[in-house]
Amino acid sequence: MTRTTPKIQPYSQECSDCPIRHRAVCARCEGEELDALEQIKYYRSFEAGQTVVWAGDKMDFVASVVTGIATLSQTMEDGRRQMVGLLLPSDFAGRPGRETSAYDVTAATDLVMCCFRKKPFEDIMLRTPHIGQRLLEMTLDELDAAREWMLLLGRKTAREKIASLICIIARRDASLQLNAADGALRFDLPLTREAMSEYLGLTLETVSRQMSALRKEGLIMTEGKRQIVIPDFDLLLEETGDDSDGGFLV
Amino acid sequence: MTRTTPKIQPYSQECSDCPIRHRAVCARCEGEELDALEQIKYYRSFEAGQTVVWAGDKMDFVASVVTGIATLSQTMEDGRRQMVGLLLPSDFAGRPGRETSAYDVTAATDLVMCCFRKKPFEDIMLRTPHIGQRLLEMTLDELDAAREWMLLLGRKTAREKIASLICIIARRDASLQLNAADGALRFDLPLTREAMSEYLGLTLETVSRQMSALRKEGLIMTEGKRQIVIPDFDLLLEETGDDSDGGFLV
DNA sequence: CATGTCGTTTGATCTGCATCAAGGCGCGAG
DNA sequence: CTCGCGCCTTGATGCAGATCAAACGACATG
Repeated sequence: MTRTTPKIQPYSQECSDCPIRHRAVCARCEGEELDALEQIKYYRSFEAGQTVVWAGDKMDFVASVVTGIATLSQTMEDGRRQMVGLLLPSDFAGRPGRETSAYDVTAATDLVMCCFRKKPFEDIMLRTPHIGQRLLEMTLDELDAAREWMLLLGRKTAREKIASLICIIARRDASLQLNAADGALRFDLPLTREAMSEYLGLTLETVSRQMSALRKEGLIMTEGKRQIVIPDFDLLLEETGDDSDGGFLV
Repeated sequence: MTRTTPKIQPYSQECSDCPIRHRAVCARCEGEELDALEQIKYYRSFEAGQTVVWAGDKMDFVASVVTGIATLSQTMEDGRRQMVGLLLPSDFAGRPGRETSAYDVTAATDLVMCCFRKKPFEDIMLRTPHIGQRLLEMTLDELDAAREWMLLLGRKTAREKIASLICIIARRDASLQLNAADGALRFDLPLTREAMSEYLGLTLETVSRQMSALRKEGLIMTEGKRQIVIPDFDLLLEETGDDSDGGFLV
């Protein structure tokens, strides 16, 4: 199956056989239901840095990330910002039953979203209980991720935060990507130092310093702009402060 | 309607007319559905400090807080702890479809929970879509609260954190409680300094110092053990760093 | 009444990260 | 080629909150 840059193609053609679809809100939809979703969906593309919606603005759709990365952030009056959500392909954005967005939604990289008009989506949800069930599952997963994130923000050191972030992205991303032969893990971390600092509750200088430290110690290597290589994943894991086993859900 | 200490009484008798019921997972249940829930429910009481379940332990029920306060916490190997959930009356605990608890669940005060055996609860959920819908709503609310909490953990100063916590409890709690004539807000903050520090990602010494500071400045007053009086709520709100309007959901 | 325990307060000192500041590197445009 | 811009790195310094330490008040127990 050849993949083309998504424009206005059926969701099913786009993702039906790929891992993304199996994690998305429509994971268990088939036949008629999928057709109904087709009717109300449309794609939107954004360039890295563009804002999808501002906190407080009207948001008349819900959406699912097809390619790229989106972030949810909150801003305080004086400009302090905290990222509160990181959406990778298959992740869901928007809240049924709410008019406006509670967060700034921003494209961290070039981004394609598959949007569903909200009102009809809600109607389909009511008719099709398993969409609601799937959404509940996804929301519970997100809540677990948020709680893991709270531990990171409240109790981890800068070094542990950086190591954790790299591991989190590696786990989510690398599963869809290539896995080098020598056991090293190669993937790209498509976040600026500033985005990382907003994720971690640090300043960008601290992020830069800690990245340099991990690099000097050989725990990570960087190639070119944002390619990261982890020679030994378990070694990096030990720097996260997490339990060696279990740990992250999602 | 006289209230008695809950022992083994029907959920409906216990809460049908009180604000708790209207926020709980069974908010929209009636007749048969409520009867079905009656069949599978039982109360459990805990003393302040007791553990309801440990992270990783089997948890074969879901539950809703009737009276008292429960907390969800995560612990790192070296003992650092972060609270990730604070459950007040009507709040829901437990995840359908998961065998074990992901968090330590602890009684912060004397606590009564209304438990539903998990398997039958899941069955009822499948038969009764609006329970799932209600649970989705509640989970989305919790996710919003978690994200507000992340902003607090990542970006607020110790002083702002304390002020925020007091306002959060006051809003949730005071709505069920008395409201003094002179515009002052009186309620009890039934958390130890240690519990507060676990909530806020601080040490208990810092919590104590900041509480003293707010007291000296007259922003709060304390009466006896844990009674708190807020002479001017708006004044305290300004110390939270939040937008003056909107702000907390839930 | 002395003794112990638990939660809390307060003081003295230390330190990890923020803040302020200056360059460096890659890249596209003129 | 040079200039400017976006992003990143590194250095010097300061401070908020952690850590270590002591003692207090309330309350229970022998």
